[in-house]
Amino acid sequence: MKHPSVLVFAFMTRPTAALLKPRKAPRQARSAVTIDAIQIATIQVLLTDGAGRLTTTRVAERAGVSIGTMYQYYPNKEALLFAVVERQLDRITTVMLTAARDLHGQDLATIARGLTAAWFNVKGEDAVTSRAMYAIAAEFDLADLMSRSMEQGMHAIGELLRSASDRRSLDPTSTALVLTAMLSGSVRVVMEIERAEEKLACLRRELPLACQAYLVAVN
Amino acid sequence: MKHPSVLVFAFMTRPTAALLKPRKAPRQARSAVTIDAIQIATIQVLLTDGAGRLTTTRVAERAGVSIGTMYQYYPNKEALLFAVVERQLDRITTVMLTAARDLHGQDLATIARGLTAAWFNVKGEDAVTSRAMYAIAAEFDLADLMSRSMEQGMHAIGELLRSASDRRSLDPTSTALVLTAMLSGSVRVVMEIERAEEKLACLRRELPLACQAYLVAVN
DNA sequence: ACCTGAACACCGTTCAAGT
DNA sequence: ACCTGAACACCGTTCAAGT
Repeated sequence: MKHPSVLVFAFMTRPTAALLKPRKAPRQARSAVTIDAIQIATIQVLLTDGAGRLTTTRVAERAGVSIGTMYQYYPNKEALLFAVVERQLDRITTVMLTAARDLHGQDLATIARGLTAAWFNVKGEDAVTSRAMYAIAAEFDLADLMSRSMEQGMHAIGELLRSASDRRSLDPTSTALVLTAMLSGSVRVVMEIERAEEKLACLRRELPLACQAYLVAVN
Repeated sequence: MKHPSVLVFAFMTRPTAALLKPRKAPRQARSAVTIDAIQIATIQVLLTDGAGRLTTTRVAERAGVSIGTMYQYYPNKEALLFAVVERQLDRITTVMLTAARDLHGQDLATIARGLTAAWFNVKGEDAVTSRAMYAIAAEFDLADLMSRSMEQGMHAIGELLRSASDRRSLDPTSTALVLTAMLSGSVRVVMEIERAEEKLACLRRELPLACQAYLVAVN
């Protein structure tokens, strides 16, 4: 079902983390249905009412379960949102890892263009959800989660850079950090300001060049 | 007769500036003191207890005023945080505008180095506060505020780029957007992940080169 | 095993009453 | 003019009682 061991692993780093673990695993079919309904309801409330109005009561109501039932599966509100953000981050990470695999062995210019395109695709696909995720991640302490996801991406990009056909003296590790920060950071801040659409379009056009110029300069 | 739900609704929709403005201007010396105490207390609670534990009660207590007094000056919690974030952003904007003035007429490489240095200085100066600001800005809808601040910075950087001694075909507006997003975004995401210190150091070393390479490539 | 919802502690906000 | 704090509505969370 949808509540995997990934979660357990995720929490080993922090002391407070144990509190975020789902309280119980479903043992009967109906409880699995309940969990799914809660997850779906959370996303629905998030998108229709906004992060500010996302309350446990509202989610339970939308999911058609009592508030008590919800607390049987998620020990608190944070755990619920954690699960939602985690799923979103997993999706993003998968896309980026696939892009990295596809770009393996290409030259630096191609890699710069490919990574930028992949990032804009995965972020632009559902910009509303992305914004909501940022809000949740900041309101609760989900920095670890994003941290891990980013670290994973950075590592893959590091390996990718190491494989570049025209690589010379470029340091894969530090370059991967800068590239990751540039991509994710710039898109994030632009998504949060006004008239994001047109500015994102500008960024989408310019960022490949910026990444490419940096890679060539540092090579 | 009270209508709290109406108020809550208003505060959840896009914040009209009026709702966030301080409720009254101080007319006597003691109320100016009160306002200052509240501001200071907010930052203290933010830094010692964290954004999640920042409650109006706690701030009032720390400021040594009653909760009622606080609501006489700030119509709600959001307005209070708005004021704090606004002050912080003003500080940052001032520093960046000064840097832009000092770099006027220099070449692109010098501009890239100068802007990066200024940004790291102003953000690194109080990294803890910076992180807290990010959290507040996301939890409440302070996007407008950050939007305006960023727009101001972008405009100044645009003018700066236009003044560059070695400028050729570079488009000041779009380049300023990308530069601003790259700088603010990359520092922001790195500040939020783990082992930020060493990664910030890496970014501080590499980012001037990245900006410079981009400016030269687009010129 | 799974679900329920009244009950509790706490938070944002108000307002009648004070100086 | 400025301040106070009990009171209110609402939210996160629990737990005794149900199926």
